[in-house]
Amino acid sequence: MGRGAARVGRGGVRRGRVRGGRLALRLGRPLGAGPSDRRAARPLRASGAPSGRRGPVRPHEGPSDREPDPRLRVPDPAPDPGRAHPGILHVRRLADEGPLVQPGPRVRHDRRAPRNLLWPGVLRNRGARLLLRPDVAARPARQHPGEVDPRRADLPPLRLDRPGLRRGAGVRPVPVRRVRPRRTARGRRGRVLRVRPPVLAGPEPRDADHEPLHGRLDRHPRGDPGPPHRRRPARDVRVRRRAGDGAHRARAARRHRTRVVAEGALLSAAELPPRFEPKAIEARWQAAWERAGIARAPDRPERPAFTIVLPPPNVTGVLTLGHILGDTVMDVLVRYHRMRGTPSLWLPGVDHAGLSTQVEVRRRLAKQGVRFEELPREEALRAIEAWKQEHEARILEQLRAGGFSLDWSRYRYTMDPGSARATRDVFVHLFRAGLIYRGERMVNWDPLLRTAISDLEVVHREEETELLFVRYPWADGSDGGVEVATVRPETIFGDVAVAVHPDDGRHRAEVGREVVVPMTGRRVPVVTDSAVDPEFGAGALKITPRHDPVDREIAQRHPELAAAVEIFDERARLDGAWVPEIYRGLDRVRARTATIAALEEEGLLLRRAKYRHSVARSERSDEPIEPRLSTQWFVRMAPLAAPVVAAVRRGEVRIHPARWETTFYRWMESIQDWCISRQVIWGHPIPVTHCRACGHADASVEPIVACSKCGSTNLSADPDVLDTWFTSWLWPFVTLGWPDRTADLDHYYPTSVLVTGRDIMFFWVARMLMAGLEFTGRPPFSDVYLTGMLRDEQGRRMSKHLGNSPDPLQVIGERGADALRFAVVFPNPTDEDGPFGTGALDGGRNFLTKVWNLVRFARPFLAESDATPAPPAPGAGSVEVRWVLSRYERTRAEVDAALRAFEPTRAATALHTFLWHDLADRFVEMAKESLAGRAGADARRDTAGALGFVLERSVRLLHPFVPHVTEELWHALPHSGELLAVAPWPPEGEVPVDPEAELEMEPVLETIRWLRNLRSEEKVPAESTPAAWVRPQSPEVAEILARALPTIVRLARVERVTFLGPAEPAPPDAGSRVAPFGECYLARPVGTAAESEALGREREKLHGLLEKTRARLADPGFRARAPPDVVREAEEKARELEARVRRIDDHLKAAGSGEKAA
RNA sequence: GGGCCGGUGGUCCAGCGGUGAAGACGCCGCGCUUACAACGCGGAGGUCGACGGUUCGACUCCGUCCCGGCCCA
Repeated sequence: MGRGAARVGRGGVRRGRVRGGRLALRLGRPLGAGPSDRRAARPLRASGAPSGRRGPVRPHEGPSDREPDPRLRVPDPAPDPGRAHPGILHVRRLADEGPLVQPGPRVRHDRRAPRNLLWPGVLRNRGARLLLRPDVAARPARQHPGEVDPRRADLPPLRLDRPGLRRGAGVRPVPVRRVRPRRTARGRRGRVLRVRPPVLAGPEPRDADHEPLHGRLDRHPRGDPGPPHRRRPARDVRVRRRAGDGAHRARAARRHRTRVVAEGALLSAAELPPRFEPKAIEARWQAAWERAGIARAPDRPERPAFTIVLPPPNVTGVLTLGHILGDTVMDVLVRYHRMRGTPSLWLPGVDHAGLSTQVEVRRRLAKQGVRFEELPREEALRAIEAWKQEHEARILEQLRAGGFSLDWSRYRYTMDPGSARATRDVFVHLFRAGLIYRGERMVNWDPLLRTAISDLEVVHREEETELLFVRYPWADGSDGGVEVATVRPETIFGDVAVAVHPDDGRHRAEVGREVVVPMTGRRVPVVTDSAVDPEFGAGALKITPRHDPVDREIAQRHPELAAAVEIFDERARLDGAWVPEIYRGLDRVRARTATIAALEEEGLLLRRAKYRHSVARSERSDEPIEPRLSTQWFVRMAPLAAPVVAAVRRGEVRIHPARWETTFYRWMESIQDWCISRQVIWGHPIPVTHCRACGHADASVEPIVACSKCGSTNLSADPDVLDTWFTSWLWPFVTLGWPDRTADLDHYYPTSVLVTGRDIMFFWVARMLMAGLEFTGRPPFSDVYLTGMLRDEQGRRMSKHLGNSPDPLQVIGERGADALRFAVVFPNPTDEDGPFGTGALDGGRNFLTKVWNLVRFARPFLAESDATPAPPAPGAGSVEVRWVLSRYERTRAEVDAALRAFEPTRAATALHTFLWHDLADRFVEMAKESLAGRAGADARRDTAGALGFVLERSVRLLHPFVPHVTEELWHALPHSGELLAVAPWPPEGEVPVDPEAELEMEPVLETIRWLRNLRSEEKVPAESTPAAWVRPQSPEVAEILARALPTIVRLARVERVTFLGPAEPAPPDAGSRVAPFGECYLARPVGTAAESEALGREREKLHGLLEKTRARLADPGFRARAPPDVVREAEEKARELEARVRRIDDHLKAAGSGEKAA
């Protein structure tokens, strides 16, 4: 079907992409490894639509927790004599019908429920702690130090003969659908069963899950006590199977939770649910903060302020988890500074996102069969406005749900009147300063949206296309021709020449001759240009100046060439004088097919090859960019960029992480002028008036009525609108009132830090710096914090395209805002790309549950008080008290340092480690004895005091990260103040760092660890408490261990610990380990064979180390050159290792002989 | 083509001249205990990408290479 003028020829040429005179493209390199052709090739089809798959977080499956179990019934209120309270409904599970577990492989009992159950039908609470009426002042009476242990004194004895409960008969399998898909996917554990705890069948449950811990809501601003309490929902209990475990089963049944309270009653704090329910807490505290106006920054702050402007999300879309990451970082910083007493402003707003919004609306209309381009302007704008309203509402909902403390009273929009005025002023200013110009340039043209876009809105992607080798026949009719390689045969119509490299010997004879452009009959010369890559193909390039920037440059160097004619219209359909009639109107895809066919028919298509190269596409429409010569408005960047680079170099603006500075400089120094005009309707108009009489263009803040040059009144407004970023780059000061000199501008500008993703560093950060310096004379912020990108669990970037970015609202609904917030800052650094998924979310939630339970544990021991817990006296209390205070102080310092250095992850990690491992795992475990009063009243007071102090402070430190839970917990702890959100930040040095205590804790913790290790190695049954012996390595260690003996005995679960002198013989029938501080022995369970595997392993390891250390010491260079203390350390280490190895050998010998004897 | 970043137990990551290489998830064993099974206790698992160099000493500094990612053209 090809019909173009056919000529014959030979020779293959191909255009290479050429940059800066360098020859870039080479044939013969592996596909995909090559540099790219700048010409956009039309792909077969636009890339795939979003898959619509939801992210990894799935909605809760399985039966609802709330359905009353029909097998349960509520007996008459028959209070347990002496302890129950009027108002408490007692629920009794019908034992035979209760949740059961069927024996089978690997049943494992869930102890969670049993643990908390005291009795079917009896609440765990003592009556004194229950609040019976909501109107009663909420704080329950508290135990005072010295009184009977609240936990022990009045619990009922277990009575197994209780009606409704038979020993061993409580648990039966209730197979249910999988509740937690991820976890239960581990098939090897066998079937997961769900045991349903009893459910209140009485008063209908309402929707909130439990009452605030604290009983003080009446003192809140407005005193809204929140929803009255209702029962805990039944929990899912996973039961893993394990054969022959009837005792456990019975216990499980016995202890089943029956936490039921009559309607209207409040749960006391002691009755905190073992897991917190984020939903109720979060909504309540968000409301409280809003009422209290915590985020409202003062109009006239008296001190220098801390300011962040929220990078305005596009009203186009919704927030993604990526936004949540940045927002969390910002909220952490703002809350931190607010608590430190700095007037703090976090200013919210949204961006009209001109182009992308229009794309979305266009897409939506297309689905309804409406062509956006055909709509009257007014209607199109209305459609966009409607879209904006919808999405704005959604975004605001998301921001609120996250608990972000934004000052909504200062909410702004890039299309509000203030922004419009500022945009206009800025344009006029730059126009007058000669920094804005209009000119015909090669721009990135989006044929779908029919607008120019800036370089930054173009994305390059490697794509597979076809490279065609086309013969351009000689014009004189002789055989052969020039072989040209191209990926864009459809642009042949626009060719004005064929170019070869001047030094390319193969083509020397061809230069100056004429060839015929296939399909057109036009004759064009063969010219030379050094921009041609001689190594690509046969080294000849077709020159299409209107459709390739490189070609245009070459053409400009050859004035003798014919002026090129446009061959595409604005939708990139073939058109124009050089295009033969039959091709006109074809879009690029069809044009390519047609031209290939034509070339083939004419015998000019020599070869086709698969070819991978980078294709430029419009970021918004995904349409391949058509380089196109057109008249646009530009901003000169170099004069604006120079001061920015200087400011960064001077350190006036710091970039975190600092390594991005290099990238920043590189980009700023090779910056291109910015094309700011867009041929769309959604945006700020370009404030330029054109004179129809003389063509003069002028910009003015005031309306222009007559041409300033010729006086004509025949004027027209510029039809284009401005790039969205032309408004966004003013954001940090426009939001504060600029161009007016407002109080906000005075107090809150320049802002403190800008937190945003790296992806818009050039788009936005760099341009804001330029605008700030140009229009306000100051950098708009002193620090830039660039966050990383969240990836999904497969390491893919989260994108709408992949459908792997869950909706934050959904995640918040499932796991809670706090869990989400913690998950984005921990454990992976916020300034690196990191994986994010259910794993991280679980981690966040688990941590919060841990903290929750810490408070839950501590509450009964804490004094009733309206005062902030005072720092314990320095040096008072047991080792563990001094130790935990010391660890607290170190943690506090670390958190401070990290937050000041913009390292939220480091701060979160410090808190995580301290709260979980130091406080919960170690201190609380050690403290239980003193708290129970068994170490005397003083110890109890000191320990409880330290616990209260540390917990209250820690909750404060944690607040910026997870504001809702901490607010809730804070009110459950002794504290002073109305809201944690405005409580002061814990000051430095309230308690000392105590290295001595830290040192002393070491052997204690180690001894416990080694004894536990022995337990495990020697397979000591869990319930038995064998005798233990310790041979301390020195009298000092002995003294330390002696002081901590009860703790060691308890935590290592041994019967007693006997100290052995250096020469005393080892106890018989005991497993042994040789620890750094001494030797540990543990009586073996009867019948266990002597087992020294672990000991042998230990010996190997230590021996290896010893050899290494000896070798080092043997090196004369080491002794001569290493610092003396390093040498001394090595010597000590060698001695210690030697001793230990020797002891192990003794033990092994003893064990060996013992075995022989046995 | 230019530039940047990274390569550490199964996974994700910390450490950035003297370590017995930290932690989290996962895995294995055991589940006693006055909060927490979304948990506790114990355990296994690493030639710190490869090769050279500098150094008394290298996961750490330098060079080359390999692999992955990103940005720019």
